[in-house]
Amino acid sequence: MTPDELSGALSAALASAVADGTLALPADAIPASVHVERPRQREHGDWATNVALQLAKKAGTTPRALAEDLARRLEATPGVKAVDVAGPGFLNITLDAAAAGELARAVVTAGPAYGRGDALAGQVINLEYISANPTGPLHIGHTRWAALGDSLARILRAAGAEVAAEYYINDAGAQMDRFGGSILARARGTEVPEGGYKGQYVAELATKVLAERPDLLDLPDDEALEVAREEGYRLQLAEIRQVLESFGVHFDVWFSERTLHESGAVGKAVERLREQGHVYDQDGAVWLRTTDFTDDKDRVMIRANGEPTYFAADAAYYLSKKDRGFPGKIYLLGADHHGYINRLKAIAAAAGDDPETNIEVLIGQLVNVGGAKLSKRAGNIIELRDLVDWIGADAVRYSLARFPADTPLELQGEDLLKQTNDNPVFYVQYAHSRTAAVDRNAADRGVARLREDGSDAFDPSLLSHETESVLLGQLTEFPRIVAAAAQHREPHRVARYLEQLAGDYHKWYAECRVLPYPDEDVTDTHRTRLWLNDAVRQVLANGLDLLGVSAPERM
RNA sequence: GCGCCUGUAGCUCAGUGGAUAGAGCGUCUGCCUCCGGAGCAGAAGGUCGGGGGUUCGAGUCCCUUCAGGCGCACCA
Repeated sequence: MTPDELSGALSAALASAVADGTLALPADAIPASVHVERPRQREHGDWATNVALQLAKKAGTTPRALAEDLARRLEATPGVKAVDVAGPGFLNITLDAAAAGELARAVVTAGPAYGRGDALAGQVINLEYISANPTGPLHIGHTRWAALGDSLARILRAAGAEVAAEYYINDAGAQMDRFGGSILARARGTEVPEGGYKGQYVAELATKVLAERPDLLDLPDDEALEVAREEGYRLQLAEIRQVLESFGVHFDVWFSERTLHESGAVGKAVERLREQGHVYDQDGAVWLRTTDFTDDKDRVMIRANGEPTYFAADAAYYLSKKDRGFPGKIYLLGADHHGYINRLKAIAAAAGDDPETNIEVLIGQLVNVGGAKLSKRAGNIIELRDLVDWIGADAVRYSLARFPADTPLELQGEDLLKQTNDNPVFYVQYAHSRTAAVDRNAADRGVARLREDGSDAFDPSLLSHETESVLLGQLTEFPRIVAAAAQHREPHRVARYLEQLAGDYHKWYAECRVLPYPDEDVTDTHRTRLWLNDAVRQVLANGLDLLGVSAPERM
């Protein structure tokens, strides 16, 4: 019995109470679906609901009286073993072991699809994250968004949304010329100009550019600058893509800011917003009246010198997303960018969209990693690729994905290297590899999900141990966890769930043997427990996949 | 000054308005003749920053206050 089915049974119980006059409640006061949850305390049964507490007042009765009436009606439901009224009027529901145990087979049958749902079906979402300048390597500041953004994309898709993960390449503007100038200076063996990029990686880029363009030093200044800039850009962007690839992060679209300028999209964006009546000219510049919406001051789009601002490109980019058919636009930004929220929302509003539904900005606090070596090649920062080389992609991704984005983080690098409970990723991965070890041993011992003659050995009533009841309840939760993680845009819910599930699995493993002792025969209990083992294995694998973390068979 | 985020166990952090506030680490005590001890069982550890309020019920929602982080460009 799933929570949805139980919820339906509760609604039916409410409806029948109203129908026979026991419950004086208008039809529209009956919730379409009654919320059921896993109680904290195991003694409180498999499921609990507070519906009687919520409805008693409206019905002019006491919570306990209503709860007791509902309990009597619910007890008749097949699969329900017991219903108790507790405390002020909670309903505590216990399921038959057989009804609960059926889930083990259902999970194995569903396979990788278990946990996927349609909570976000029909939603088309553009998810933008990282979007770092291509003027240097990715560093720790980008790493949190890489881990979180990629996991979020996977989770949103699992919940039924159509998602395009997008990287906005800030390849226009003055910083690109400073980048090119820095490379050129290094190539010529001179000092990097004031305000340029000074990291060792610039010298490395210069060497590579020179290898490809030995004529660089013979070119006139403006031509040399362009070659240095363009070749450096190409090499640096390739490195960023390669590092993200090694981190398991995939983008569907790499969007170049330049194309907005070159195609005239920026100018058109200004004109479109002008037609909407939100653009005005003052002091020789062109302004967007963002104060009409939620911003605290108006923003310049075209400077007095005729150059468009970064903000104008942002507006054009927003319109591009809109025109490309994305009603939903999610931006993952660092806390140091939270000042942009209002102006981004103002762009949406000025474009005639609803800033509440068409745009969503997730702000994340910064991360610090204690004990990490600063990068010599990139200067006084921690590079993503060094972090991955040092700690490993799985551990880095997992430890970033298991915290909400708005939690300021101080990770200890040494802890992430430990293959112990200091490091939850190993706890979860260990549980998965343990399920795989059980499978291997089961094969050796002649234990299979079917009997030797191929007949069905699955008997869910045999999954009656306390730890099995807990484990099954936890497996039941997975689809709801995925849906909640998608709706709240919180991948950490999946990680926390996996840690709980891994713990429940280890407890079960310590109490219930899947394999017979050497002197025992194989029974249906062993075969049925193998179903449960494999169901846990599947859910651990599905959940780790949502986080972009591997599910090893051996460790 | 204005705005956003965060204050929960010694440490790092969970906690869709529900029951006795949780996990890991650290400290202490047990468990390997049999499926992986990278595990399990147990103990100790809390004015949920402070103060008001909303209600059957507040760590959670509202107000206020204190502390920390970040941001307030014709930069990108």
